[in-house]
Amino acid sequence: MSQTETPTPSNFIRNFIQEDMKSNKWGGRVITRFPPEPNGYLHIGHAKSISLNFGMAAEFGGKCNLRFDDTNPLKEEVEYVESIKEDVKWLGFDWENREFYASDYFHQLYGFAVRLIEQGDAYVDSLSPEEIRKYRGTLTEPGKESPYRDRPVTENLDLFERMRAGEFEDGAHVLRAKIDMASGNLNMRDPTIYRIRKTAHHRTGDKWVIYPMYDYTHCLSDSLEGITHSLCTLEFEDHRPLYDWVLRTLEVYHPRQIEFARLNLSFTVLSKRKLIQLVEGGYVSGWDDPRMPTIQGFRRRGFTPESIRTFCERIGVAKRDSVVDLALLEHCLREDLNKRAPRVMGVLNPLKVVITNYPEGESEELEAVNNPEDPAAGTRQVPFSRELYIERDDFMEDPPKKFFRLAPGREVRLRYAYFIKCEEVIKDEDGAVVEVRCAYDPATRGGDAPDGRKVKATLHWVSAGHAIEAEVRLYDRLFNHPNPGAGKTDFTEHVNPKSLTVLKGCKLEPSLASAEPESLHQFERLGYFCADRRDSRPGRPTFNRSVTLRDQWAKIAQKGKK
RNA sequence: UGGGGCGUCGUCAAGUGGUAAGACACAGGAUUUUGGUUCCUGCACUCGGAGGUUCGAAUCCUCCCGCCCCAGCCA
Repeated sequence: MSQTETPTPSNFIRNFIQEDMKSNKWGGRVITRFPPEPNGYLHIGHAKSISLNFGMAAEFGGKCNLRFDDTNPLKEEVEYVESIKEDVKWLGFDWENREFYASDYFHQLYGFAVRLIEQGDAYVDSLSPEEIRKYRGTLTEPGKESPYRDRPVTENLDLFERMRAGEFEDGAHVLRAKIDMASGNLNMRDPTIYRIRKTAHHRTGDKWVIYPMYDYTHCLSDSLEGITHSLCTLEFEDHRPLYDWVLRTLEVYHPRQIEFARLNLSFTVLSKRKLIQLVEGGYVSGWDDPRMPTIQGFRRRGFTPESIRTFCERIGVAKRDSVVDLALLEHCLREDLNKRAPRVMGVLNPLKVVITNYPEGESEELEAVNNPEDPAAGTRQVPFSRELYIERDDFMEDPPKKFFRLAPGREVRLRYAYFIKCEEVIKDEDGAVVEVRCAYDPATRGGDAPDGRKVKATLHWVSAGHAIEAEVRLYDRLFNHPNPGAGKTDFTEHVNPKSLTVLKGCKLEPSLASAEPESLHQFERLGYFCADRRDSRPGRPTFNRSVTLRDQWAKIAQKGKK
């Protein structure tokens, strides 16, 4: 679209694929896959992987499969597969008809296992889990071979068949690859590839009581699907020798596994375990709480798919552990919303203003621009009358030097309306300002003075008699530490107690009465707000603040405090 | 004397022997009926450190230092 797009940096994975294309390693094909386990909700870290996998495929004219890695019936549920599909779709990616499940390959996987046994490359072990752990050795000492390691092929075949038939209880036997108990790589010390689990699977039901392990399943699933580049995170680097061993030993089609660093974001956590803790510990209202770094959370907060995709492109892909600044994500949202979000006026903390020289009982309509960045968005009419609300923060009785909003004796502009000058301040018995009385200049209708005089500030406002009331939720970062849980602290101690502020009597311009759930607006001078997809109702909207506008004044005021 | 990986600006990140891209952040300035947007300007004589090879090194070699991952019948 725009010619001034930020060029996306290249990365080592793209370079690898380009080399492979040049050498025609895969016959010009690029097939990737996004392989979530359906045991939880997707978060922004998954978005990086999704964007990488679908992005690389698209860039090279290839395809990306959606494959559920569902080999552990104890943890997986259909609820999760549904939410994952919804999220990937919402992010804007299309797997067309290539929706696969590792469980669809159970039969073939079983066949391959039989082959490994026949070749003498796998054996049924009858050691207990604890014994297997002891035999495995330690990081610095080699393991010991199981006494069952040299069972004859026929016995292995018989036992494995009986495992499948359900003759044994959970844990009685496992199938292990026969590799090298002395390997420095623990994954190669005769890894378990099948275990007995008499548990119903969300897709295969009671058909199977033995389930293949990840290392064995993943490489073969990739192979079966004709994947060219199997992109995964760094912690699987140690597993690559096993990935390669299985495919090489079985002499089947052999994709290339490439590992990249997972995403870390400042001021939040992205591990499934910690996310669960936030939900179950009641720190947030659920997986889709707008403060959560889940796709569902970002969506409810008002982040757009486009902004998340742009973010994923800009952070790049590399192998080094890193923590991306949350500010970049916020920047991507502002950049996107600045172009598309219609502007409206809403007063969050109302202060009443009475225009003393404006006739009582009368009102008029003023024309307001919907989006200065997009002329096609047109204009709308906003009602104006004698009693208005302005933001409390926009008035100071005794303003500091750099404050150029409303103050006693000072003149400012009400956006799209008139210049007003503060003439009187009304206080309650405690000395709190409850009302400001101003005079308006009828000649400045629309916001310009015919005599050319200038004002230093333009304020947003809402006509008191026409305003609709709304609940507005102000969200701030969930943690008050850039690296929650740093050092010895428990990460929950870094939860920001002020991450949510609920404002009840907010006054919004009437056009917002019909705001659609999930619609995005810029409340001028405040930020971008999203009508909550769960709680917002016509005539009674509820808005979530997605992100504030950049705010020079806030910085100046902050400096003044220090 | 286990194995695997990684160290380039405050934060990400290009760079693959020819003399340090870009983005965010930050700091100035211009424009502005959003202290928004936009637009200029500044921001690594230096690439974890020390040696070496070379006319020339972030890129090659050697040694050292630091950080991350691995001992699930989880993925």
